Amino acid sequence: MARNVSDSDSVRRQNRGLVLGALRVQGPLSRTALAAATGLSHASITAITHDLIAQSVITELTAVERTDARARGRPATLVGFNRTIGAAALLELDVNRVRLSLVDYGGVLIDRIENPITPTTFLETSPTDYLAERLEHLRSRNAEEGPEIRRIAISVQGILDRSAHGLKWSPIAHLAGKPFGAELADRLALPVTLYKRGRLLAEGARWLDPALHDASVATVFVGSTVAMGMTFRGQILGRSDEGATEFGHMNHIPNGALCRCGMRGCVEAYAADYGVLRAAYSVPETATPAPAVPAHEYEGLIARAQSGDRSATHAFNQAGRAIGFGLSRMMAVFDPAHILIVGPGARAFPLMQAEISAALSSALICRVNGMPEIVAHRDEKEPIFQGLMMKTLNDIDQSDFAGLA
Amino acid sequence: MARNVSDSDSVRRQNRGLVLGALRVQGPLSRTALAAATGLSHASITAITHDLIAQSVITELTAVERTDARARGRPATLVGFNRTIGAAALLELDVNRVRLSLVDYGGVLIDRIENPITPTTFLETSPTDYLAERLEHLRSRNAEEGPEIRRIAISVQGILDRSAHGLKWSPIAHLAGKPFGAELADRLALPVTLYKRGRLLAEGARWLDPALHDASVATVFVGSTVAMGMTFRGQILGRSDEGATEFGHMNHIPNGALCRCGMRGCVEAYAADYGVLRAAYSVPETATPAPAVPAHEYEGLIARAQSGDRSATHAFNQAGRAIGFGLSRMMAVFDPAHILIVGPGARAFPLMQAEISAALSSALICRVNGMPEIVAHRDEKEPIFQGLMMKTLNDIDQSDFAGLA
DNA sequence: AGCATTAATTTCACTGCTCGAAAAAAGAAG
DNA sequence: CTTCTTTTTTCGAGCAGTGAAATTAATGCT
Repeated sequence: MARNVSDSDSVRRQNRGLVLGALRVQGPLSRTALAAATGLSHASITAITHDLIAQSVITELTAVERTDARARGRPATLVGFNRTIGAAALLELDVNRVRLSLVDYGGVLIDRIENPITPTTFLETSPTDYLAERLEHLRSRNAEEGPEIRRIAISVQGILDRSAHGLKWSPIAHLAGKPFGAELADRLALPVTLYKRGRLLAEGARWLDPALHDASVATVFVGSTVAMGMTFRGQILGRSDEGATEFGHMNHIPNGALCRCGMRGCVEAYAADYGVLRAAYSVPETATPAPAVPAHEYEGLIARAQSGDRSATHAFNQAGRAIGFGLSRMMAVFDPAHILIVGPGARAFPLMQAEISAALSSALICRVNGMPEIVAHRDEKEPIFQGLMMKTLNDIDQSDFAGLA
Repeated sequence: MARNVSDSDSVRRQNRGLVLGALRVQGPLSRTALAAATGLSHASITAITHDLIAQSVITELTAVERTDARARGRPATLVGFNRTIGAAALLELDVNRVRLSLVDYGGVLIDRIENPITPTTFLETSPTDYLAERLEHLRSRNAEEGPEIRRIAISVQGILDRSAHGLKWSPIAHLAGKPFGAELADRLALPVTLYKRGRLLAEGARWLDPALHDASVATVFVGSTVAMGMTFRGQILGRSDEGATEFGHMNHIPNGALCRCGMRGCVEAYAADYGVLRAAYSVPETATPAPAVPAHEYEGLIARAQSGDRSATHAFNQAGRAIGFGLSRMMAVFDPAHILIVGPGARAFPLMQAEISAALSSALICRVNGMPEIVAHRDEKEPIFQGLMMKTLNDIDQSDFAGLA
């Protein structure tokens, strides 16, 4: 029945994982630093790095730069990931754009393509054809120098089907029901993995701030949708095994505003860009939501609210209330020490903060344990991209170091 | 920094844990059956059982009964926990009663005391004095034959303080703010652990039905309070490290009915016994909740509703609606495959089921992934007691097998 | 009674991993 | 050129798990 047996093989995996993880988090390290970071003995680090170098997963870096050249003893030789061993293609599907990035095994961006899409893009072209064509373009223009693509990872929005080959539902028009993950894998003969955006947010939040790496954090994305990912003491948690939540579609008001998902009263229907816009322009709550909102329109609305426009501020207050009650209800089930607001809506955080705090203070947990720390992060550090990249590189780590010696 | 290093010690612990866990779940087993249950080799099972028997954690059972005496080969000798090695005292504190149970290391109930308490009990006597006195009584009347008490575990309701020595808040009157856990530990010189009831529900749900042991389950207690515990693939999850939720105090309606916790609009304020009673008798929602409701009064109300009394059925509908929206909102963050309703309110489940289902169908997850299976369990199998016992015995397992050889 | 059959345990030789201590390596300082 | 100082590697254990073979303890047949 149970197969959680621990043996020398699992020991090796665990400790190699520790070494690779330390290198992912802290960058190239000396063997001594690795011993300190992982808690393993120097003898073990020597053996492990020897094996990993033999597998060409990592390499010794020629220490060109020696800033503190005046160190006293034997100089350290750093080891780091072997950037030439492979590359990964990272695809981010959003409501109004698609972005393909090529990164090497060391996490360095090699090339990138970005294309706008419209609600009819995937009606005119199948998602598989669309993505395969663009991937081929990206691959061919980096064919000579770049390392070979080993793996494709795709950030999506919506609810994955059981096998994670496609989506059961998605806010991106005409994407649901098409198993483009499996089709791309077939066509390109490469492993393809789909990740829910909320899950990547949780993953990426750790890279925004090293202090959050082992903390309990809820990362809320506010923009074209409302999504959330959670970590508990550094572990990613959430609905089923996908590790993401449907925070945006948590009910806020029974029978309330119409959401893009077709249900009524979801948090998103008040707090996503289309919800705020609808409220600001006094469009009835039951009106069909816009399939996509241009970025400049949303930003314009934020600017109007910042300059004091009454209907705009009211719309953001309402959004804050929806997010606040959503968080308050979440806190009853799971209470992170930190809440991060990211995405385009992070800029509107000051407009929503008062309502969020008011709603949170209706939670018993907050009254007894105090309010969680809420921080808005601008999008500059791109938590979704970071999360997608780190998760994918880590996955490669896993399958590489798990393999034979 | 990180100290997750895996070495031969952690291997030993893990695999002994597997063996002890299999014995806890399946009862006494032969060595061959242990090998099958754990996935370890026969050779390892021989070594591990040998050690554990040497530590007298387990013993070979003399197979008195041999039902299938016609087995062909060498007869199996079963090994099981050594019941004489120690005992545990299990205390359950509820709003209107206190129960103390003595169980041996094999999980057999030795003796039990039950006392009613009132909202003034812990005003007149300190909880520490009250519990110490009763514990002494229980201990002395089992002094000659029973094994020595090794550990005390207490089931409580409310929010634990950080050190888990007492409660920050509790629905049990005059219990919060008194570190009776630490005081009892001092006075009796025994380890004392406090567990939140919701956490024990999650633990105990696995023993209600073996099929749930490794499933994702939300167990909802409905009665004098509303509490919930969750497991994800057999792992206990929830707020912070206590592994329980504050489901009962999740906001249902902003600024709604007054809850015993002092906040307004909590699920509990509609669905706990006092909330239903208040609604049935048309007492204003803002009236101070009764500190405790006698069991017969709540049962009488269920009977009235079952026979069709309008105000009673209306009150239970409202309770169902509160639980349903609470579950619907929880499902956005965490979606278990099974929902169990336990406690006195489980009997009223048919009165609430329609409203619960209606509220759940407002969740996107339920529309896309289908409704979770909701089952009401009568209280006969006592999930809280089971959970408290199994958790405590498992804790003893941990500290015993982790020790020296 | 004696021998083959069957199934549960144990024994044995071996593997792979980590560890502590001591040795070796590589510069810097004097 | 010798003496530190710090980083790495080497070496000899120790330990837990494993597969295969041996042992043990009954049953079933002749």
